[in-house]
Amino acid sequence: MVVKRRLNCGSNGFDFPNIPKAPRSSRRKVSIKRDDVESQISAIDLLASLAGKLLEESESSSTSNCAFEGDNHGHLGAEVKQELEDVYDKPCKSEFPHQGIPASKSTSDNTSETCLQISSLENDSIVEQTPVSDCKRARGLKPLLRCENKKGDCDFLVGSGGISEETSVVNVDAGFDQGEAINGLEEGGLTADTFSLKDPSQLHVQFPEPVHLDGDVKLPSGTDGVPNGSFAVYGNHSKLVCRDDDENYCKFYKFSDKCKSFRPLTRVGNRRIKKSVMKKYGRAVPRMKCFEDTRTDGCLKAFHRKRKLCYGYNPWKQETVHRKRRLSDKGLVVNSDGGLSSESVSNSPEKGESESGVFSAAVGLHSKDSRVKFSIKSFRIPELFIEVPETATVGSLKRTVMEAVTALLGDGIRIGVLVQGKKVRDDNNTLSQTGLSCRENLGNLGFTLEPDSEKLPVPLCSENPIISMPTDSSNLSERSAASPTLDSRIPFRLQDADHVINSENCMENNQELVPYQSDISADEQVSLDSRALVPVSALESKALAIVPVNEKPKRTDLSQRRTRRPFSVTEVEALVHAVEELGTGRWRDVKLRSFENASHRTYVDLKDKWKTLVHTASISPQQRRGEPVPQELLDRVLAAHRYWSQNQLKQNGKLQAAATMVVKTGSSM
DNA sequence: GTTAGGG
DNA sequence: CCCTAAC
Repeated sequence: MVVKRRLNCGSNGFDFPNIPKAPRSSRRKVSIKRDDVESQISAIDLLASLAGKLLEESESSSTSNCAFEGDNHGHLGAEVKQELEDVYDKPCKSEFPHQGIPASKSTSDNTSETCLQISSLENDSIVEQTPVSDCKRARGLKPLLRCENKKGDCDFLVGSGGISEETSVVNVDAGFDQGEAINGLEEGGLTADTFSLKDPSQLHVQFPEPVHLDGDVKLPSGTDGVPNGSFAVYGNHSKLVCRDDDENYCKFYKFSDKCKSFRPLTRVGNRRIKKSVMKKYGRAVPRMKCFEDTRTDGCLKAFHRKRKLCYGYNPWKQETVHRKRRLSDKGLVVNSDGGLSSESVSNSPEKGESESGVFSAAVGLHSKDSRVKFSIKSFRIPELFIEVPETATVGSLKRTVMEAVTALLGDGIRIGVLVQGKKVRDDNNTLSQTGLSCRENLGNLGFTLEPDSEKLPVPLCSENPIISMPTDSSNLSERSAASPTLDSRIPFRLQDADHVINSENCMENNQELVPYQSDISADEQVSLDSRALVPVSALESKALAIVPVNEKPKRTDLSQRRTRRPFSVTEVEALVHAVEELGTGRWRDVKLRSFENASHRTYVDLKDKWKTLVHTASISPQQRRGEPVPQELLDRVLAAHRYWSQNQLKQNGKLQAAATMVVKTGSSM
């Protein structure tokens, strides 16, 4: 399944991370680990079973506005319909926090297409953590799945990772087999009697999975996520506390939070994985239009506007500028606009628990022996989007969701650390150096979940499924305009992506947390969207031909910057050596001589790096950032710089002299 | 296409 | 790392 390809690295005295010649933007890696798959499949099973029902339902209902308001199964009646309408009429209502995206009554949607949308992925956990960098390996994130029936615009939410008031209200009506749903719940570690089955518009199922971010990642085995789970509902929010065998405990929270509840879906990193096969009949659904329609609340629009502002942004410089920050009394909430994000707040986890608020990651403070302990309440990853044809089998749906989730989470998540709202770039700094001592206010600490852009799936030309990770549906029109003929089945196969992307495995420092990956992701996702998203117009057509994916969109709003790839010491060494010999004005030669196999290093990159090296060498060591460059190398940089500068001056002087000579001789003649 | 330099 | 002017 996972085809790995390693390119021979380096041939000029040191190893280069060898990158395939594929477009940089598409170099991403997907790694699906078998174990992960196994451990998550049970959760997916439930989803799939639900989806299967959903599919059946949507197929059997052809006329009703809402597939679930009909009486096909004798479940739903006017009452349910009214409830749905209430939801429509009152978006952002507190009783539908989080995933409570009210489905709008999109009149254009009159097809039988069914799609599943993983609206967010959450990981609720308590983290006792030591070095910040150890937080990188977050795993066990759980999908919160949103099933959307195209015909009726009914949303079914299959949530996990957090028991909430809405998740405690489980709808298994509307054609769902209640028993099956309950079975699924039990698989997820919950029993039926912990739920009241009311709300027809949403279905949440929990798959509690203890997650430990302390560097020793645990995944629950199989479906036994919560051996001794207990479930309690408190008025405004619910809590699930469970203990595992190791007496580690985890708590699952979710909080009622009106408009804020949209953030998981609409926030950056709003990644959707879309699977689509040409529908059997009926005109295609204006996919994205549908989504846009379903979110007419101001929150979303504001978000979209905000997102747009970031497109032209240069993360390489002042990454934090365009970031949305919100200070609360509990601390700083940072929404990384670049990607999957989480928020952090509160220096008192216990306090945070009792209050509703927008925070997923809370930071605790323990001052014993200068250790710092963090409690990460949850990470939330915005939606994935999956679209399947009615003819798809449940099994294929399972696989698709599994692939999508695994691809996203398998190795595709990085943790960013924010202090005072600023990304901490240097992984080598200690916490206290970073301002995170036990005496400091840890409320200023935050984490972000960021897609590992280098491992993100690459849209490729293939058959199915289609998986896309759009981040901003407001960009739709632009995308459509940019590539109106883009086929709706611009496809993506995880397997393909695997083998293309995994070639980055020989990247040195691959483990390094690339700062502000989210920045990149913001841009990259945009571009990804441009290729993977389905323009409305394209969907309308019945064209089946696969067209090249890499239609160069306008560089304007679809541009993406390359992933930042800090030069390793080895590379610096090679660069210095080459410049010493060739001088500072022959970057192409430098490239050819020492970086020919490093396809990701252009001669402009080398020139830029030299520029920064010279700068670095001329500042005090305290001011330097990033991976420290040996002073010896910096000395050589300065020496070479000086030498070649003088050389250039001499050259100029000679030229000047020669010129004047010419002038003189010319005038004297 | 390269180089240099500002952003 | 991007962009662009200049060559």
